[in-house]
Amino acid sequence: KTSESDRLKRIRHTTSHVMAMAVQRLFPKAQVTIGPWTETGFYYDFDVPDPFTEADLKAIKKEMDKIIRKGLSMEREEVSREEARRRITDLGEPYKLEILDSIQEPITLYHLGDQWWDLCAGPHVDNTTELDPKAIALETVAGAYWRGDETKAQLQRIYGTAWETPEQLAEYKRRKEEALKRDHRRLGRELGLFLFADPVGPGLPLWTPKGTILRGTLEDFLKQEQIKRGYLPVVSPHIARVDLFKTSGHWQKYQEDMFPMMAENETAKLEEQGFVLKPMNCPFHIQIYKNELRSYRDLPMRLAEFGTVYRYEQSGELGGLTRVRGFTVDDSHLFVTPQQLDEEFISVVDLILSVFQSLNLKNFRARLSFRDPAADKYIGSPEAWDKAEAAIRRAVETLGMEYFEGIGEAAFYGPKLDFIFRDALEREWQLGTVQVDYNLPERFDLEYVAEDGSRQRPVMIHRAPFGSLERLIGILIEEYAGDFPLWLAPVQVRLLPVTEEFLPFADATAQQMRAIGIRVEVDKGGDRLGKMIRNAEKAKIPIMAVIGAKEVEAQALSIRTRGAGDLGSLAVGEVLEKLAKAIEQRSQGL
RNA sequence: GCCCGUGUAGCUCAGUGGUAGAGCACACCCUUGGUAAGGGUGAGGUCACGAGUUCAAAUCUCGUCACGGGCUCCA
Repeated sequence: KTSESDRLKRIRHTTSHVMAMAVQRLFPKAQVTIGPWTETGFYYDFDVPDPFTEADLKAIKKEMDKIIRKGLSMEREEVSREEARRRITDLGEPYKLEILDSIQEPITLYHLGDQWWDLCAGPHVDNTTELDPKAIALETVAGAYWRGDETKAQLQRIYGTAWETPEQLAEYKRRKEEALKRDHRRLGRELGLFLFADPVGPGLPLWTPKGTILRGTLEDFLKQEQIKRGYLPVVSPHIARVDLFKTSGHWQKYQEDMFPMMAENETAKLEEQGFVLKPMNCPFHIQIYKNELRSYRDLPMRLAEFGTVYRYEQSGELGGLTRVRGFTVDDSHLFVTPQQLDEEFISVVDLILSVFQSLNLKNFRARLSFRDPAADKYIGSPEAWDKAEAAIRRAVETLGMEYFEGIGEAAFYGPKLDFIFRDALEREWQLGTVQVDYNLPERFDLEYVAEDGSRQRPVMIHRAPFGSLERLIGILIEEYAGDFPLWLAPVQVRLLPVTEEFLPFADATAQQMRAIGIRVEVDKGGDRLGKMIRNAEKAKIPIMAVIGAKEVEAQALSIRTRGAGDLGSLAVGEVLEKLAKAIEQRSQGL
């Protein structure tokens, strides 16, 4: 840690106290709770009778500026637990009392001059003169639950940003605007990849031809990798009897994430003959496994499907492609013997990491998503869970991976190894996942015949390198800022005839390219060359080929790439060869 | 689901109680132009939807829906 980042933390932490003091001056009924620093600033949660509005924020900032200009000192005081309790009780701050009960000695208070204090571990700057009001901004107000618990009181959270200098604040705002330009929702519209339509419904994306080509290219890429690794393709329907999901446990543990049940017909009894949209693919693949008596010689059996699932996400949770209600999982279920588990798990992780590498995705973290022993949201015995969690831990240790643990992040049927990525706005999203499951084999009574003729229970590995195509594409768009590598670009080449006279040559060239699988368009707009180039640049098309009299004469193309600019004239045959090679090798460009 | 915001032409936005605007995109015409915007003309909107206040509502109030930022939850 540099001292500079330490200084920023102090500034942000002190600013949050100044804000809390300002809020309590303007809103005497406000009760304070917690107010930590963040990566770009700070927030503070208050319990207030009426939610804050944006107008309140302006008034609060004004009050903060006044406090800062007073030059109040920031004094640390260490007190006994009893003394802290007495003072907090005098103030009438029940949340602070709860915090006091949850912290260890030493108990410290920080005083802003002699006018305000808070229970706080620090550290802080020494005096508010070290804060620059022009380097501080209040950003937004949000509801937040006390202790992050939906069943507890909803507090009002104010987010702010604080820096050493106004220039740093300006730079932060500039970076934020830049990030907005990478936003996949904006680029998805600008590049014409996907859309949402009111009559279709929230969280249900529609894929345009360009977006569908992108999806298909990603699917084909992974299918090829899976064929190499012995995966077997399957297809399952989008709905099934609710009974299937009762056996799996979804109906008991996952029902609130499922769309309501539908009846088969008007006279059908819902509970007996109801159908549901699938929220996951596992029970279907399990039925395929169960279709025959399996031998140990059949295992590992790796059933794979790009399976579209539907989950009833709460309305406020939806957003762009990163959180939708209908999405396609690059799903596979591996049925393995207990002896094969470790090796198969490691080989799945290897596949996932190689997929990320091919997509040039580097900024991710691995999370061991284990159960929360106190929660009642899981199926299966503690022994089965312990075995599954141990298997995951063994695998990451064997691979020497860096990871962190997420307690309570497990699926309801088993623990996971998840791969977490960040979007343009630094929000974290889970993409790839591998899960070890002893529970569904038990619930569905899965078997295989072992070498000695006995019936044994297989272990299941659930896995999805992409996680979902929707979320992956959202992250990819932001990662690349819409500028896809050649092999992924929905349109790889656009031919630009200088005048309409050269359209026939352009069309003929386009046909040659299509014949070898290159995705090509001809600009028939009749614009001037400068305008056509501008349009192609805005559409983020990797390769442009100018066609005029010189090119037709020489049977050549003048190539311009987004990365390298004008490459000069190349024979058509040579261009075809280079393009095919660059696409095959998944290189960035020509 | 909860808190705060935002919904005006396909897109980006201006307008503010009194006859709906611009740029880009689109269509047509002129221009035949060589590496990031040639010129002209035109079409396009029950101002998200529904109530209410008012002589009069895109504008004010309430509700609904959608979107955005958070919280909770999650691939």
